[in-house]
Amino acid sequence: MFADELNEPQAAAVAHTSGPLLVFAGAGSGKTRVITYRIARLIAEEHVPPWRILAVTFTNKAAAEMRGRVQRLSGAEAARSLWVGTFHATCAKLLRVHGAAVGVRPNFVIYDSSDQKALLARVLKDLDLDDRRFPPRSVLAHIHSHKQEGRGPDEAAAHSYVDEIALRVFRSYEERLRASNALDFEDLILNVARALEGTPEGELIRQRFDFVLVDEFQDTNATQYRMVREISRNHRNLCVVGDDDQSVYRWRGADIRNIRGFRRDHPDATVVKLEQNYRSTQHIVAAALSIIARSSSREPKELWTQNDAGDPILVVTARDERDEASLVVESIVRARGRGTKLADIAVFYRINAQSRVLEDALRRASIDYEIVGGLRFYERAEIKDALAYLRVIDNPQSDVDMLRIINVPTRGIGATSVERLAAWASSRGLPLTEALARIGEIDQLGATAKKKIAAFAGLLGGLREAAKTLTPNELLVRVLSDTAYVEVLGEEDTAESDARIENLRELSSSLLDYEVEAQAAGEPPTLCGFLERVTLASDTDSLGEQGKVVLMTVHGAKGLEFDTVLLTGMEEDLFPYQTQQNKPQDSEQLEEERRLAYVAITRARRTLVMIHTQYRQIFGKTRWNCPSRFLDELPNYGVVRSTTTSIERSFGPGFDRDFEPDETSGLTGAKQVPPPRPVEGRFVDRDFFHDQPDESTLADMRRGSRVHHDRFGEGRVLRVVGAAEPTVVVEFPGWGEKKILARFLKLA
DNA sequence: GACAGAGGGTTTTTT
DNA sequence: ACCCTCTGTC
Repeated sequence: MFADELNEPQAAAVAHTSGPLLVFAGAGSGKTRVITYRIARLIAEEHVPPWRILAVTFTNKAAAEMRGRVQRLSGAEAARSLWVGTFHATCAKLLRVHGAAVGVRPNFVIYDSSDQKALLARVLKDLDLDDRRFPPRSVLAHIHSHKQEGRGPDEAAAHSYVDEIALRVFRSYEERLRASNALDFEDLILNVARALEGTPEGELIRQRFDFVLVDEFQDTNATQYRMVREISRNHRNLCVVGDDDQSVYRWRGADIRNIRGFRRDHPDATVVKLEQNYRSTQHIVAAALSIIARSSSREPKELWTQNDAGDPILVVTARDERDEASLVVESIVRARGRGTKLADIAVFYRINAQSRVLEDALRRASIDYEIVGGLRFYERAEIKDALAYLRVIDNPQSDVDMLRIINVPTRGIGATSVERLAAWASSRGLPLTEALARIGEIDQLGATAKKKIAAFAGLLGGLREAAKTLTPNELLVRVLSDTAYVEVLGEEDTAESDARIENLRELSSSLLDYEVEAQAAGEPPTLCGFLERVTLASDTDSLGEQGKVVLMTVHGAKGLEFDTVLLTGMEEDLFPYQTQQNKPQDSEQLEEERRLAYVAITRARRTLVMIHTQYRQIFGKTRWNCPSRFLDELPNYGVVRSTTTSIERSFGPGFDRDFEPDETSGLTGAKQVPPPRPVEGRFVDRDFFHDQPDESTLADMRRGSRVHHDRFGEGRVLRVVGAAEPTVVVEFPGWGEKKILARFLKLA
């Protein structure tokens, strides 16, 4: 089956039937094709019922794509009954049915990151901890890393006083989750893993599936791996697909050692390597390889391609971030001139803070663009408020939601009253809803406060009563009118309040969509069902459909491909990223940055432009930059280096003939400044530095350069530091380390 | 209870 | 540069 559409290793992975299978899928090697064909073959040839196949992904988008492809191969019925979903959605579904075994009640709510943070803030306040000494952000990160490794507060060890406190916070956080009948994202997976390992119910979960597939296996964390290993324990029909070279989520718990773990747990596993790249030109594949080859401890494999050599990769030096943005604009105009669709062009950057200047330039040039990432729909305040009402109606015990809405819109229940109410409940171990019901018993509250709180309780009671007969969307409408939420917004009458009302309308229409879909699937639409979908949903589905250039971080680009990729900010300390402090770069971190660069390069099908600036404003300060080490590591062949002022030279004559040069563009400079002189190897155009001393610049000095200083004599550059002016740290024999402005140094 | 101003921190992101 | 949080004032 499919023999003529697959190469040899692809066919082997598709044909493999029972037992463990490990597929290394290089960038652009047809990974999704292998997974979906494999599913289709299991259904068609092995007669496996589709609902006995579980395919797990990391994003909803990947899940949707997989289901869509299966539909084309195996038909709508098979696609519908197949278990395809993210780890979280799959586990949530299983827990609604099997959760009792591990003490999870079926109507639990899922707390997203802002709910988690709000919950943690309560805990910190309760324990009276200074949030400067215990920043919620990092405490939460700490808790998550325990849970990602599968540890609860009792399994986590404390090595210091601070650890001790952190554990107390952890324990209290867990207690409050439980008391709120809420699960955080990690809980979804952890609880399924626990059910599978230690309960009779686990056997029932296992018996649901005959085949299990995991996509992006290099991104799994310890708990996720535990879960898939346990769920396939009986038959071991576990197929994992991934690429260790594309592991870029270590910082959020992904553990590349799971690949080794898989081999240890399944020594008899079949291993398949997909190494033929169908996506990119030879030059692009070669560039990617020369970056990743320097990575240590990777699975040996060699990406190759039969595609054309293609055009050379361009590496361009821009003066600053605005010059860079102009170059991006010029490149887009040029690509479009060659017939590339806007949606097939992407601009990548390492951090979101880089996007603003690029956006400005695109807007000025009237190029339609779409930015991926940023504030999501379901994270907007008004949406969260509305959802909090729905969740409190569905699950009265959810204190985070209760606290969010108790005075929204303002109804005269001030912070002090809320505090007293919460203290009363917390001292008795009761949820807030209980405190509302027994408001008369709370002596700490004044008569006015009691009256207002009682009125709020009455409001909720009325809504809860209404919920019994209304559909989810009707309930939302009722909530918004009974609380006068929209009314209050309407009175504001600003552009912002209008937008908020518009967002609420959109929420309503997405509820309607849900109702229609649920009915089509033969299930009654429930509030709980909708809330789960919302919490586990992302809204990046419409990507690239709108004929616009896409701007995104390199992380956001993973899994995507474009004809033309413009990779900006290729500078030391930005890419590879290094935090502000002059901490020496940790090598694990550098490895991850390297893989990230590999991911970025392999997104491009035909055209790749990599840009670095000589200086840029970042976080409010001007920083002088060295070109990224990744630029140094590119092959000589197939790479053309140039500057924005000499761009005509590298693109060939007539490059800028067909568009209007921008005033701020470096390209204008090409006509005014004398022809630049190309420099062998590392490219520095001194003409950029009219207003800089014509001494050595940062670009000449890098780690290891030998330099001379009038007073200290000869020394060796240890590192380059971001500062208002080119600055380096030099070790002078006899003097030690000195931080010196580069203009006081000469290259020795 | 609303708002202004100070202060601190600053990667990457899904669910 | 910007955003979020905290604090103090009216």
